[in-house]
Amino acid sequence: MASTKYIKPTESELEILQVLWNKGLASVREVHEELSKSKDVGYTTTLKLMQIMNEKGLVKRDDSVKTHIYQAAVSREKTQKHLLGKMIDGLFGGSPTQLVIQALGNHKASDQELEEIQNLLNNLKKH
Amino acid sequence: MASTKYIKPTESELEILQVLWNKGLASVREVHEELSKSKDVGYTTTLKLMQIMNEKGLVKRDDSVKTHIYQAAVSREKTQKHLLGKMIDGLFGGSPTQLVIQALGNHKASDQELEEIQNLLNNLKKH
DNA sequence: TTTTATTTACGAAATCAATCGTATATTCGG
DNA sequence: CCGAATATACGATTGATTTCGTAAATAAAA
Repeated sequence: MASTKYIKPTESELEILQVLWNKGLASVREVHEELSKSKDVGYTTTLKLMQIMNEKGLVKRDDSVKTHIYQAAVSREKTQKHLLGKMIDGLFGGSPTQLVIQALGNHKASDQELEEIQNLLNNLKKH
Repeated sequence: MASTKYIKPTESELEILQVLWNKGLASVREVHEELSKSKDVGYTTTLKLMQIMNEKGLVKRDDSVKTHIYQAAVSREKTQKHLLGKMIDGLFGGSPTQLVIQALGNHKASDQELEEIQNLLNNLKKH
């Protein structure tokens, strides 16, 4: 078992992963322009972060071309699962139900989405 | 509007808030003993953290008595709501439904809890 | 081919988080 | 009252995160 230890992305790293998950492939500049929309940060800062993420194994890059092309090396789902679990344990006393109730109570969802969740619940109950 | 700026608790601070939310009122020692169950940390470390939290306004304390008595100054619900919102925006593309699906899919819930969520859903659909 | 612009590499400063040692104060049992 | 135990204050260190300046490499434009 080559135990691939989970690396928890920092908050800034998460922002970069977001962009990469959405774009699939992207250069530092593309990521940086995306980040610039919501945040005031220098280009070399983004570059440095992405280099560090590369060392950590959070992203992969193709440096056979002039402008390096990056992509996420960790999946959105795995990352969601991990951080969600952490939040459930740390903030909701280990109860995913409490978290779900909070999420549904405080954040609007469409009827269609509610249907979707109900279907999921029905499947879970049948198991 | 007295704009009470939201202060994001650090991970360690969150652990302390957990204890205070459960106990209501507690001395540094009580909090520390609780933390010690799951973590190896020195007494003065806990003390220092709680002092910092006091400065930040995350906790209040009664120092009219010999052993200071602390309590949370931020509510569990508000904190949950805030951090959950952050996670929904940052990790789930703004979709609470996606988060709920992940939470229910990856973390076990009892049939009774599933019922509870279904009731909530029914209420939401009626709005 | 020069010049200009873009990109990467690297180092180091500036924060922030977490830890603990030591000193000082306070209480309490004897 | 005196000493042991307990509590608080405070400073300093360590480590991680974020930031950016500057230099070197590379490509594009003139």
